[in-house]
This record gives sequence, structure tokens and C-alpha cells, in this order.
Amino acid sequence: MSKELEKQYNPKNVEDRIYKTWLDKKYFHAKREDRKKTYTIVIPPPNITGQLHMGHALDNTLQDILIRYHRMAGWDTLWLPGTDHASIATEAKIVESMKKEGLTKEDLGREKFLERAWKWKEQYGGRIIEQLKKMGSSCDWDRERFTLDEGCNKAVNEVFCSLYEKGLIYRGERIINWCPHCLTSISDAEVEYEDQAGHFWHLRYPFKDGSGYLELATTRPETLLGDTAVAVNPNDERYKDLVGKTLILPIVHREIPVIADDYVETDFGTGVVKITPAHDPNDFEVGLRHNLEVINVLTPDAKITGDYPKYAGMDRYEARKAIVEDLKAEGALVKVEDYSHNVGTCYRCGTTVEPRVSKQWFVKMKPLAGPAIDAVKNGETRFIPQRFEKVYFHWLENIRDWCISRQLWWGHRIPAWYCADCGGITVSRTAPEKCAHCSGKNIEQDPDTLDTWFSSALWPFSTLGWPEKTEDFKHYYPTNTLVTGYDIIPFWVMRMMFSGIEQTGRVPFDTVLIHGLVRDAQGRKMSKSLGNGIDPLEIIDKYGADALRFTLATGNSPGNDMRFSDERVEASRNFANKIWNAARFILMNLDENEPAPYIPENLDLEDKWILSKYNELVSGVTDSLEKYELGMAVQKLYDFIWDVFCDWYIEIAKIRLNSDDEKAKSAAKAVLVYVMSNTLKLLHPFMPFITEEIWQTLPHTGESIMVSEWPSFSKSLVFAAEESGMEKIMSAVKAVRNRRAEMNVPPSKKARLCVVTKEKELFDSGAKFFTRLASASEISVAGDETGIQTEGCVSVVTEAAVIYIPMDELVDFKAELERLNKEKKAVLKELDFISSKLNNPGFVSKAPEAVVNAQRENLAKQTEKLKMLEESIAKIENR
RNA sequence: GGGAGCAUAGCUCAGCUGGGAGAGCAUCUGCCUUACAAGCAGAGGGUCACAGGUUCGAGCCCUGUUGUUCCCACCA
Repeated sequence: MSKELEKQYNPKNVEDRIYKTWLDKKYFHAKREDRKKTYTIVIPPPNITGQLHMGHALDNTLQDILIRYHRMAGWDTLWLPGTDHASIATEAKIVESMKKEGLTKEDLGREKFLERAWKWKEQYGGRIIEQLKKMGSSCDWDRERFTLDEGCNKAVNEVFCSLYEKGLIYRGERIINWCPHCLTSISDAEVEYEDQAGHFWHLRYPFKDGSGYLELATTRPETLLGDTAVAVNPNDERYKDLVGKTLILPIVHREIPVIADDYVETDFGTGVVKITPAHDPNDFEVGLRHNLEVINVLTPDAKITGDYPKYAGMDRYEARKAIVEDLKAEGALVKVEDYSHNVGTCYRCGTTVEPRVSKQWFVKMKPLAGPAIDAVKNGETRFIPQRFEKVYFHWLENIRDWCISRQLWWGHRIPAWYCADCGGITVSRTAPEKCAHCSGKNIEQDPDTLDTWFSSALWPFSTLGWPEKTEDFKHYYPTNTLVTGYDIIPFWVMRMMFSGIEQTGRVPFDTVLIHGLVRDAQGRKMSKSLGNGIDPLEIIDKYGADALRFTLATGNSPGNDMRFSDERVEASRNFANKIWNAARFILMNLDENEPAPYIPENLDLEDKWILSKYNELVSGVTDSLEKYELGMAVQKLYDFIWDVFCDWYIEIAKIRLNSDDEKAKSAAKAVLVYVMSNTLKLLHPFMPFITEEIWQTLPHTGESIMVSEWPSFSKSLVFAAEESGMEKIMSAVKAVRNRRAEMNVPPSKKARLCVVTKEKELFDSGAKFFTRLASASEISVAGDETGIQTEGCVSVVTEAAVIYIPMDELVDFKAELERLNKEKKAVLKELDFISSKLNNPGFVSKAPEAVVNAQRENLAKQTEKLKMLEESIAKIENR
């Protein structure tokens, strides 16, 4: 009895069971095999607050394909997984959940809050890991890490301290981006700009000496409370004489000077700018240059401070209204215009960012950026596709110092202690007992934590044990490929690059594979607010993980966005089913103790053809994978499996399988098993579950397809003559099918075929195919037309043969003649084209020889075809 | 204001270093041919956005134009 499979592939019966086996067998575990080359990927750690979305699904599919391929191809392969503590996002979620209980952070206190956060992490942090497993991700779960675990903390402290010691981290009072909702500073990269409709308020500020007014325009009248100057361009003729004069600030009635600064554009607005150093980054710079007072008028949650009793407690927008009213009352408001401008918002909560002067920690970027730029310029690390290096360069070349302190509790606490006695700062890898400056014991640690991305930046080496010189670090660092979306380049890729170079002296990875965004079927970005997100888990539930993976890996090239639709997954699911049924067919024909895959001695034409095609597939797929053209690799597999193996080879194999020739039968089986089983290996990185399931059912040696050896190109499987021979037969079969279809002959109506060809031997060996594939009842092959009955026949002409189909009653000679003449016309056109090329001396002398020869061969073929067509035409005309 | 991507069949997209355009879906025709109707056989459908240029030869390289999407940027 042969083994039997269900008629349709059902992933639910397969996936979890197989994944468990892989886990039990520890196939994902990297074993540090000394003699082998290593291949390492560190996962972009998903947030613990997160749920698996299509972006993760794509990212991890690509990584798993690369990992599985390299593992099979004999590399010592490590895919290191983990999660990110995501300070802002997680803290926000916890604060939100506390709010429902009527609690605030302060109510709980730091200790209790962190307890709660860790509990939260335990509860939800594992969720996304389970979801990654559903995808089939072959991560080394024994090495799973967390950006806030002890090891990462050690790495963070080491990096912070060493950068501090080198003078590359400093603390300073600067204007930073402040989120009034999250109540923390954020970095430049974390600000998202969007166009917002606003207004342009034209105001006039009176001179103290009563000599009139200076008119200016602003988008933020409420910041007027903090104005400490009004600026004009030093070369502006209109205002030249006014520089140095004193104005009276409306409402506040404070005296402020008119200053001159290049920053002011003469041709925008009135050419006059009010300067609010505390609430605008440019004004802050101007303030520095002119030694202006910095007056903060807003509280951390963007309300007016108590210094202005009339407005105190109003948020910035209420205050704006109130102040505009008062300006109007004071006669200081000239006019209001509609105005659309770019407003910075917090990338986490969308709240309009408030520039704010405060004391924060910064990383000095210029010295770190240089080497990171060089490393990509000199090719130590490359981007695929290359164009994304421009994004990378652009960021690094224009980078400003990185604000790394966050007014949050959930994160790596800044390893700096302040002395209450001498005011000195002690930065230390471990908690110090006394002030490093005055030895006073009265020290307290900075309450702030570090930007999440500070720890993510160390991920490629902190996860391998750095700063310890662990075996893993020595063995697997630098890693090889980083797979991520283009939107993460400034947040993460760039920072890993300069951190890796600075801390380890080496780039953290040699290749950055960039992918695009997964969009919905209409091309819109998937988002919670639109509600158009597609849950990968639902797709897996409906179609299987392999179908999802296949969909994400196919029909798309690196760096480009893709649209996701159920129709595409359906097509993938159908492909899985196709493979399943091919396997089912093979299994039905196998004996119980069929030997493991081998290549039999007695190969027929079709065997050599399929083996040769398979052999080409091996090098094609391997090539594409090596070039990171995953979509290309998967396309080649699809075409081979469906169009070549299933539609042709299996059909042809049926001839021998149904015969009584035991020797031929077992040869056919052997080739079927050999090609199927090895093709499954090539497909395994893309569709791990179904390939494992089938491979296990087929005769095999070894424990699992995922640890089997990647097929390699074999010179002994090159059969060029059989390949081209087979193609000639195939095109003849297609021509017959085509003609029958045109004439509306149903497949049930079989016909005698007579093939006249110069390649009699070839067509003799391929004759049986016509019976099976071209509805032939019987077939004869002849070297010439002597004695052939062509009367009352339809003739089908290909380059290699003329096939006569006797269909007396069906043949409409007039139509037949028309058809033949139409074909003749096409051939003549073709011949014309080819000869125009070959008659062009430029082409013959300059084009590569192979190209010219191909044209010559084609010329011969078409000439032959023309001859045969003309003969057929003559025959009908002369009857 | 700067930079980048995209523009190919009705739709969604491939097309690797330039050698007479492909797939999936959709449409039409004929088939339940004992692996698969989630299938098989066939068909129709494209001046590869436009205009120049380089080349023996351009969907692919160069220049410009148009449309579209995205990223960056301190014109208050």
C-alpha cells in the first residue's frame, strides 16, 4: 500500500506539528561550528507592546528565507531573536491602563511603576514571539534577548560611560523637541512633520519713543509672552536705522530691543521676526548669538506658566485665542491671514511637539558620523537597493547632536549621579558610593532614562555578549545581513552603524537589505485609524503560513512597497495545493519500500530534459538568493514546478507509469522522486512547512529537509541536446493542441497524427507524447512525405516538423488555406526582420558572436518553416 | 526649497550587467483527460507616460517634459 495524502493541502494539520518537531530537535540552535563560515542575522526587535502586523510578517519572511537558505547551504547560521522595551510606547500604554484605575505614575512611585511595567512585559512581551513562530521563523530561541535585559543594560552603561569619557556624551541646556502629551524630550528623528492649516497673525509692536510701530507676522501669537527681541536682516534697507531701538512688547509691556541677524529673510512676510528663544529652535540660536534672555512661558504639558496670571493654566491653544483677543483690544493686531505650515508632531502620539529649553544628555554626532559615512562609501557595508545609501548619507551628513535622555521611567536609567554638595557629575558603569569630585556621599542618580534607540543601536553586539569577549561575539560578530524597512534607516540602521564602528571597531553587518511597506489592496498605508490593517494571523489561519510567506516574497523587488490582497494569497495557496497534489500523485505510484532519491541508469529523453531543467533551476535559484533577489528566486521555482514539472513532466511520466515495463516504470518513479524532492529543498526557505511535510512523506535520507543539504549544480545533469530536442517536440505538441482548439475539436475526439520531419529519430522517441498530450489516437513518424496520405489533412507546421491530421469532414480547405497563408505572412515578416539585422554590417561586426549566431540559427529555422508552409499551401491549391 | 521612487496587458506587478515584452488575477473558448475545477488545454489584450539623444540595437543608459507617491528642510 502506498502512502496517501488528502486531496487538498490543509496547513492546519501540518504547521504547528512540524514547528514543534523543529524546536524539539533544536534545528534552530546555532552551534558555533568552528570550521564553517558563519552567517548571522539579528532580528529587528519588535516592540513588546506590539502585535504581529504585515510589516513584521514581510520582514521576518525575508529573514527566514535567507537564514534557511544559508543553513542548508552549509553555513554556521544564527538568527538571533528578541524584543524591544520601546520606552515611550510601553510607558504610554501602562500609564493609560493605570488611568482606568484612577492612578498616575506619581501615585505609584518609580519602584512600583517599574514592577508593573515588568509584569506587563511578562504578560505581553511573549505574544509577538509566539506570533513569529506561527510564521515559521527559525530563530535561535535559546538566544532570545530583550533590549532591557541585564546584558543589554551592561552594554548600554559601557557605551554611555565610554562615550562620556571620550567627550562624546555631554549634558547641556538646549532647545529640544518636547512632547507635551508623553511629557518627555524626543529626538529629531522622532518628530514627524505635517502640513497644518493655520493662520498668520500680523502684529505691530510700538517703539518705546513713540515713533511708530514695527509690523511683524507670527503663526504662534501666544509665544509673544516669551519674546525677548525683534529681529531684522542687517542688510534690509527698510529697517537698517531701526536696529538698536527699543520696542514695547504688547500685552506684557516689556522693553525689547530690535536686533539684526542674518537668519531673517528680507523677502518673507514683513521682514521682521519676533524672537522667542525659549520656544523656537531658530530663535534659540538667534538668542545665543545676541545674548538674549530665555523666557519660558509654558509648563511641561504646554500650559501657560504662573508668571502670567491672566493666562496661567490655559493650554497653548486657549491662550492663543485669549491673547489674540487682547491684542485686538490693544490695537496691536493688524490682520489675520490663512496660512498653511509645517508642524512637528510626536511620532508616537501625534501631539504637536513643543520646542523647549531644557537640560538633557546629548551624543556629539559629528565625530561618530564620519566613520559611519566612510564605511558605506568604501563598501564595508552596502545597501540593497543601493539608492537607500543616499537616505543614509543625507541623515549622517546633516546630523545634529542626538538628544538621548528621556523623562520616562521605563528604560535604561542614565548612569550619572549628581552631587548635592559640589554639584559635580559622576558617570559610572556601576553605582558609585561617593561623588567622584568631592567624595561626598550626598549623590543621587539622574531620574531620566535613555532613548529606546540608544539600546537598539547596540543590538548587533550587545546580544552577542559584548562588552564581554564571549565566544558568540567572537564567532558571530560582525553579523551579515540586516533586513529592515526604509523608514527605519535614520532611527536604527544609522545608529547601529556608528555604534558598531565606535565600540567594536567593525561595521555591524555587511549588507542592509531594505524592503518597502506593505499596503492594502488600494495602496493605502495600513493603519489602526483607517482600520484597513490585515492581520497576518488571520491570513495564516485562512490560507496557511506558507501561502502568506510566498505572497510576501513574490512579485516584488527590494525597497518597493507592495500591495496586499486576498487574491494574491489565494494564488499562493493554490500553488501550495498544486505542489501537494504533485506529491500526492507521485506517492500514489510509489511502492512501499521505494529507495531514497537517486538518478537511474536508463534515462529517457524526457528524463534528461527534466533533469537538465532542474539543474538549471538549482543554479538559477541559488544565484538569485546570493544576489538577494528573493522575488526572482521564488518566481523561478513557481514556473519550474507548475509549468515545467507538473504540466509536462508528470503528464509524460504517466505514460511509463501506466505501462507494464517495470524497468521503465521504476526509472520514471526515480526521476519523479529525485526532481520533486530536490526541488522541495530549493523551495523550503520560502515555504518551509509544506516542503517538510511532503519531503518527509517521500523517500528520503536524513531527519529533516531543513537540515538537508542545499542542492548544487551538477555537470553530469547537463543534457543540452535532449533539452532542445524536447523543446522541438513540445512546440509540435503545442501547435497541434492549438490547431485543434482553433477548430473546436473536443479532446474526446482523438485523431491519427502523421509527423513528417528531418529529425525522425527524435520524433520517434517523442511519438508517445502526442498520444498523451495532443489527443492523438495513433502516430506515425516519417522522414519524408513518400507514401504519406496528406489528402484531406490539416497540416500543422513547426520549425522542426509538419504534422498531418486527417480530419476530412472537419477540414474547411478555404479556411485552412487562409490560415496557412496567414502563418506564411508571419514567417515572412520574421524573415524580413532577421535578414535586415544580418544584412546590417554594424550588427554583424559589433554585436557579440553569440547574438549574431542566434539570429543565423533563427534564420535557418524560419527558412525551413517557410519551405514547409509553402509545400502545404501548394498541396491544397493543387488538389 | 532639496532628494528619491514610480509611470509596462482591464487590475496588481516582475523584467537581473541594453540583444525583437512576461506572470498572477480578470475576460473569452473548450474540457470533471483517474494528482489537483484551488485544476487542464487554448485565445484575446501592450506605439513599455511623452519628447529628444547615445548605440548596429533602448522597457532598460543620458537629457528634458508631464503626472504621481514618498523622504528631508529653521522662511517666522
